[in-house]
Amino acid sequence: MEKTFEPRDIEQKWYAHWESHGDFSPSGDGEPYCILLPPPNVTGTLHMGHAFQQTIMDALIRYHRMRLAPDGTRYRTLWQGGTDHAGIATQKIVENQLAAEGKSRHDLGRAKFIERVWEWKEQSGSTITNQMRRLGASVDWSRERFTMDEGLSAAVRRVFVEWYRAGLLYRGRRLVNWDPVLMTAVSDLEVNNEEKDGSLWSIRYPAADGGEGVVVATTRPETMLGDVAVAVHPEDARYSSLIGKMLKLPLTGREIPVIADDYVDREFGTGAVKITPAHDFNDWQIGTRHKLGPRVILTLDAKISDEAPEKYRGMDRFVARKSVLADLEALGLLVETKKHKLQVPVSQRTDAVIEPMLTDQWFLDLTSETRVDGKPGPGGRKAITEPALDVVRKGEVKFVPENWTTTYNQWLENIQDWCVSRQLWWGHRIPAWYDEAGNIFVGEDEADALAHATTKPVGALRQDEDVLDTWFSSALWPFSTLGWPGETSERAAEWNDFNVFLPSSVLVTGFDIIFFWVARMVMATLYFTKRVPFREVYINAIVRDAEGQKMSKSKGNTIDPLDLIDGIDLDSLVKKSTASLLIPQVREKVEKRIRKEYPNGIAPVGTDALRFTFAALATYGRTINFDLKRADGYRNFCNKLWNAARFVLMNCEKPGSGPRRQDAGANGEAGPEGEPRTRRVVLDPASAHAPVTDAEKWILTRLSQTLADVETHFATYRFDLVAQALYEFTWNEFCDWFVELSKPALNSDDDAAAESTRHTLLVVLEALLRALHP
RNA sequence: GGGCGGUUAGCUCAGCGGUAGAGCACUGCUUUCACACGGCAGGGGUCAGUGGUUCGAAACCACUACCGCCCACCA
Repeated sequence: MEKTFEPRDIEQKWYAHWESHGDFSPSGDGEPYCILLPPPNVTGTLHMGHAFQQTIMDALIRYHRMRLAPDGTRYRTLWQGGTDHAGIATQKIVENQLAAEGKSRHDLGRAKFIERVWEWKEQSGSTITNQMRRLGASVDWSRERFTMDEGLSAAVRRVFVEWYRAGLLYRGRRLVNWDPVLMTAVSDLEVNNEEKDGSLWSIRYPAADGGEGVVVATTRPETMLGDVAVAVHPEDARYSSLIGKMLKLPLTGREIPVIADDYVDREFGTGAVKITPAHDFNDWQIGTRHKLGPRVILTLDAKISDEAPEKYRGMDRFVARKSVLADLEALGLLVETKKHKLQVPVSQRTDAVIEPMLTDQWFLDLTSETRVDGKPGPGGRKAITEPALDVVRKGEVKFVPENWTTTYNQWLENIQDWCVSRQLWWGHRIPAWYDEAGNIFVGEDEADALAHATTKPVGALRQDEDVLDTWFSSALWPFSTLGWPGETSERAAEWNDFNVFLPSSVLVTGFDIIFFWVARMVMATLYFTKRVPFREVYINAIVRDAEGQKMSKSKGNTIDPLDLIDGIDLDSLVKKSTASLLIPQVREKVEKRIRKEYPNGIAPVGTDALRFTFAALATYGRTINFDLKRADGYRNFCNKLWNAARFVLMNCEKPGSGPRRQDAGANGEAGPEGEPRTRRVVLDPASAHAPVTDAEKWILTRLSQTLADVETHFATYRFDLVAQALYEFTWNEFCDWFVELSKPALNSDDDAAAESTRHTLLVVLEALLRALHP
């Protein structure tokens, strides 16, 4: 054995060996233990968050794979993996590639464009799975799935159709969050509210009869072109005489009424609010209450539409704002301009300001008591939302740490209907068809849709152009990956997985997707399988950099976990970190920081040390600040363990010196033919042999205590305590004391003591290796 | 406006009722037969503040001060 631990070759050799020998497929015959991998985006690369999360999952999986259940059987252990098609993100990457060629997706057409995305997916999809292999993730790759593969797409269609037929999916013309750059609807969750410095403008709307009228306050003056009323509080003495009177809407020549609605806050602004139902969520509701139809004055790309006065048509919304303000000023109607902080809705994907837009979309009903189509039957609240709350209330799904239950509950209790349609091309196309009269036909295919039709189609059918939200297929992941729907013969083998592995044991994921994913999986899985998707949800912390800053490419503070494993020199690191930074000043700053922070680049620590570091950092906290120095410490620990093994083998590898152990290094063999090397022996140090010396008795007692602690800490997901217990035992007790105490014993004339000590050294080492590197 | 966290050694964090712990950093000594990615010895904290409960509080309760995150329609 080498004097120092050189992980690289050893790790790669053994991973390949395990994978090729099917060691990652379920082989036990006892209770099932299953974890679903949160599917990474196909186009992505592994970041520290993935590496951290996957380390936890892999630790749990390997622990159960080798561990005996209380009844003496071995767990049937499955880590179900795969990747996500990531609709918007992937489409954007390919569109950017096209843009570099001076083309848009429309130049290619839908079919050609999708073909092109598939090509890109094939090319980039394996990147992340290979990175996972390098991290040692023991995913059962023979069961790898993709959210757009045939089986999962069939599941998506089935779910859509069943929900539709149950009256839970409906199509409607509603105000939705619209991304004018991507030209698609996005869900509430995909919108961030950012506080920005803006202005509050006060504008006079003169009375139609020539009176003073009222002054309204607004942060979006351009939308006045679509105003249909001005609202005041019903008990506001200042305006009570005006209620019901008409005002002259400046710049348009239209007349609009003053209405009373107690939504209005008398204290804010002037106490009078302009009402623009087509472009504001609140105004939409007020409009509905007062039966005032919307006036759409923006086009889908956020320019002023033909509904507005000719002068402004075709102007971008922000240009129009300036123009409107200038015109009001000229008319003497702009009363006041005040600085004002406001929440601006911004698209997570494009940073574009979101525009509430009136469009036809598909929604999943999550709020109604009864069916939205008026037929008898439960609505979404009863059929979908409440069961999801119920299983958590009853403890059938448990959050760890449990305070996340509150977050989950509060969101579900205040949930809105889910807009599931997206105006994109990459994704699951909506299985709905329209005839020339606008009738809707839904089915798994066109024939099925017609077979279930209640009206005769008028003219030709045309399939819906839109695709489903990426999270729609993600919501089905717990059962779609395991073979659901299982009636089809080609999925028979997977159907067996469904019966065995659903519900899975634990979901390991970040709190940032409790709403996007966790809650939706619970809802969908309960609805379609009557089972919970998983019994526990371990919410892992979010990985930040050493200063607690969020890691992001635009800050240049991301670390590639593989660079920690294999090391990277300074110049390459600088190049990599600044590659996507376009602003020269930012580039310079990032480069300077990196050269200061990593003057010698990053030294390789190996996969085991990185993973041990993650385990040691995995407390119940919600963020972890990743400090490279921590990894160095655990790299040293790996070396310590390596040398302990070296000491034991040097002293014990003599004929007749107790159980033989294979060299686990790069040159080692896998074990004798027919005798799998996997560690299936139950270790009971106390009964392994009769210890002779007091030192042996002591270390064996300490070993069994440590292993018991490890078991407890695994059961409560305290990976930091698992790591700490093993670290302290290995270093402070085994190495510092027992190995030292064994030296005189090994060299003494007392053969029985020497022999027994050798045995104990092997027993402890074997137990440690199994615990630390299952 | 609601909800959830955090404040412990220079740094990153455990501890959550019994007289302060880990890793890294620091100081001194040490290169002999597992390991200098090592060994031995050591320095360093009024556990954010105030009040309370208790024989005893970093830990439990209340309030305060900072810091952070999530949700929410104040134009």
